[in-house]
Amino acid sequence: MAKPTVHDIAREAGVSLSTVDRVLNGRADVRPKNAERVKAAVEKLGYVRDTNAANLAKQRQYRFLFVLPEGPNHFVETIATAVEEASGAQVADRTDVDVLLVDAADPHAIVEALSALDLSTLDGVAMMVPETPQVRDAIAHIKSAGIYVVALVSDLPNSRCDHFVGVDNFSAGKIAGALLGKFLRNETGSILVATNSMVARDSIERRFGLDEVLSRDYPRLTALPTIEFYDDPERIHETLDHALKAHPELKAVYSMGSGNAAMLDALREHGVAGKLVAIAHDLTTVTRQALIDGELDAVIAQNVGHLVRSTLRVLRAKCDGTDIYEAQEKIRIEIIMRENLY
Amino acid sequence: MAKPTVHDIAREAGVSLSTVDRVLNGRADVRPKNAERVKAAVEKLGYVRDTNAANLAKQRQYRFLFVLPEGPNHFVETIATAVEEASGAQVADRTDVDVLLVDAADPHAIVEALSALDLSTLDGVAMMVPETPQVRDAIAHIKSAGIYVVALVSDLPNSRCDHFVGVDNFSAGKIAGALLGKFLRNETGSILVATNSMVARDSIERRFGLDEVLSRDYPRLTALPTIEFYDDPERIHETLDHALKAHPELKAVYSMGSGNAAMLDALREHGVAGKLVAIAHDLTTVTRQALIDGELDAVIAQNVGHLVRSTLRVLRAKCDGTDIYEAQEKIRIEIIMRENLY
DNA sequence: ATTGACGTGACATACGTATGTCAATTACCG
DNA sequence: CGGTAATTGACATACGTATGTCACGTCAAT
Repeated sequence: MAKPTVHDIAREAGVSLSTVDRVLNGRADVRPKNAERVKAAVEKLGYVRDTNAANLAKQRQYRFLFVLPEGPNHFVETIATAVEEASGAQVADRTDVDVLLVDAADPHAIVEALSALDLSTLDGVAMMVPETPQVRDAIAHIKSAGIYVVALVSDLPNSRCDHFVGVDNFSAGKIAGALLGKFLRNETGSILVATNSMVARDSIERRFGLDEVLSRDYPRLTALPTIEFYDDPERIHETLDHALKAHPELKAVYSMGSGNAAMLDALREHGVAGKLVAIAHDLTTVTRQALIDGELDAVIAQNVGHLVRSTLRVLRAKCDGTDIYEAQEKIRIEIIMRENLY
Repeated sequence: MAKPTVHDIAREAGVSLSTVDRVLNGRADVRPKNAERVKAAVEKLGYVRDTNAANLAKQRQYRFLFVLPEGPNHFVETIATAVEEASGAQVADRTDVDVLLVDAADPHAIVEALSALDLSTLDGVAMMVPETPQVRDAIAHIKSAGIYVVALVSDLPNSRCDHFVGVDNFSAGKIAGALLGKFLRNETGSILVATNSMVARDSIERRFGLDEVLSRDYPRLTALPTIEFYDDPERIHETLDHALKAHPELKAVYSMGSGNAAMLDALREHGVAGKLVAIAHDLTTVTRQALIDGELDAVIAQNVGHLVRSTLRVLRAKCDGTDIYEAQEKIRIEIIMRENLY
């Protein structure tokens, strides 16, 4: 009992190959009765389309686009690099991958860039942008052109994307809390929490996760109110200065989002790098070096290579109408220390 | 400039399709001069064989076998389950996957099981067995039949396998040391180290990694000599009893290999579960529950789903003679805590 | 000069699917 | 019932590769 082909289906259903094809590919002009018979035969024989053969016949090329925020962001750079790498690999077989950088801070600019796209040349888009009403509408427009859209890194819960590829940031924040709790075993004190901006959903969710774990499991630790420093290294510097004076019991620093470099600079200037427990997000050249130098105790990360390959697989599955292999596509929250740097 | 096909190669080289085929598939009866011209054309046009089309034409079925140790081992069970899962997924396209359980403690039994295999029905084997001279010979025999062999989980460095799929256990041990060092910040004391048996390379390598990190970075922590308890829960029980009495400064327990359940039982019986810092290897039903219950602080793991899929991709790449995408196939050492359980 | 071995090319068929053409059949309407 | 439109089937071609057959040429050895 070899794998059934369309021929077997045709025979089983008592119709011609053409009719099977019409049903399978959703073409018009098939009587409901015959459509049913074909579907029944598919069911009965357990037919699954051989995607490779189909793609060969169709000379299929998948065309995907990554929309990433532009600007000096180490994390985004690692993603762009990973896209580059992946496009030469097996996962990118028969697919063209492009990257579009947009000014993520300006919803208008995003929409403009998106509407400049030639939708007829696209099959799928992966978006890493903050969700605004304008962006939501732009996504709806793209989707109405039959293009699949996945949210990358930050979910876009109100945009009816086809999938979200990224980690659960609430859990990521919980992990930060757990690490701090265990690194500061039996200790009492407070934790400085910083991020570039709480506008990004990521930071908000991480903060929630942090607070939940600390208050439930480690009440002896107090997380100070989140500092936002809006791309201004000076601000983080002042804040740290202030925090060190006002909170002599300060034991740790948690950098929740972008701006790790500024945070580390400030720690160094105050001579507390390596003394305070320090945890940051995202593995970049900066955090990697800080781990090696012992200035960071741990980095909470997501494997960007996996992120990108997963995105490609998910988009392709959407295009093919096949199932997504959840176990494979789940992006894990990784804890990186000096000893498991990769 | 679309992707070149064999036809383009034939035209470029000024030979017939047949000759191109003979060269590409290593068949005989081609004059060296023409072989060279074909190779030059391949080079010049950047031809890469369309594996999917080739597999379609060949009606290729890859036949792979996982050789795993039998017996009540939670970790092996998770692997077997992962194999089961993966064989229905995209990675297992066109491939038949089987699992063979062998008595890993008995080199003779392994060899016997391996020699009972019908090698003509196999394309690749993934082996998770301890390396002995007998096993090494058996592997050589399998390889001489043109079958690809990869080492799984434990490397087989003297067996000239085609690849090793698994983590670097030396690094895994280092991670354990780093976690212990950070969990026991500013504390002095000793650490109980246990494993089922140091015969397995894994445990030896992990112990080395542990010692290196502790002696270099955390000299205030002392790892006690490794306890081996050879499938005897009683032994670990006694040892713990003895250790608690002889070492009042005992701060932590590190379970290096299989036998986590026995270790946890002993901790519970002595009322120190959740009190001593505890780290174990491998995410199984047992360690998962212990994490949830707070009896284990962290588990050092490798993602078995990834392990199995990676094995399948590697074996396939070997069969196809294509490159291995190292970045994807590198198995990462994961640190699992209650908050990032998956 | 004949034989044979080797090297080569032309051609055909196949894999499983997609897609087109065109004639034949069927269903439905008035 | 005829007429028309909707359905259907037979057939062909294609995708890129593998593989087989067979005839033809070349060259060295006999």
